[in-house]
Amino acid sequence: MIDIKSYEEKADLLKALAHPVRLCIVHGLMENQCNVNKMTACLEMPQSTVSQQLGILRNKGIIKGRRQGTEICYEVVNVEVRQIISLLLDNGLDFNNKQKDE
Amino acid sequence: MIDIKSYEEKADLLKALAHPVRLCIVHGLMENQCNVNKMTACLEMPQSTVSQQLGILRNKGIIKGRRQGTEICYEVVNVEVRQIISLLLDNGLDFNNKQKDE
DNA sequence: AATATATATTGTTATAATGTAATATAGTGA
DNA sequence: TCACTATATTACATTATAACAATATATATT
Repeated sequence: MIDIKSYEEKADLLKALAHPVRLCIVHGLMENQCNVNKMTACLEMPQSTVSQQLGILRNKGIIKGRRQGTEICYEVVNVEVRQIISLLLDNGLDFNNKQKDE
Repeated sequence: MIDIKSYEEKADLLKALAHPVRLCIVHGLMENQCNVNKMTACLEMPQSTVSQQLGILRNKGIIKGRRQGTEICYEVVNVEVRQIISLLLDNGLDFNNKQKDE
């Protein structure tokens, strides 16, 4: 028989990525962006919407935020996700596929 | 400004994969399975449900079916998808990442 | 043509995801 | 403490997805 559990787990991860705004956020975070305000401005949508999408990514363990004074700085912490994103959006190259360690 | 179009396109592809049964079907098709009946038996769910999921994968250009008599033989035809699947489910190795050419 | 098998489509109902306004919380500085 | 900025959470209406039974279609066999 089939191990449906692991498929559920992976499908769940993909589901979190399977949204244009979330994909854009993750891609952006893999390059340079950092705080939510910039994303909001860049995406031209209400702050609550962006924050909600960040929440989804956070809950799935895809990104992690670190408070810096009043702002929160996000980064992508899931390796599989980094790989998928660079496979999908960076033309197959994967220069970003390592964790930041600061 | 951001090119939201390409994010929508990729998100759409991921959405099609972001479902345990569809993920399982695609993974299975990358290895050896072929016709819908076997999948149905293997997945232990109604034929119409499996067929519906196949329809979704077909519409997104992820799989393609070839009639062989009364059966239809499916294969994975999208390269990005093959890469994502093997990244996600085959422990990072990617021996299957080539098109069949028969 | 009649029947059987494999697959697809439709109709319906239940559940989940989306977007947004309104509101809440946490840190900063006067 | 009060106001200010950045971010999160809630509530809710709208739309999309899921699952499945019933039905339709396509090919094969007799």
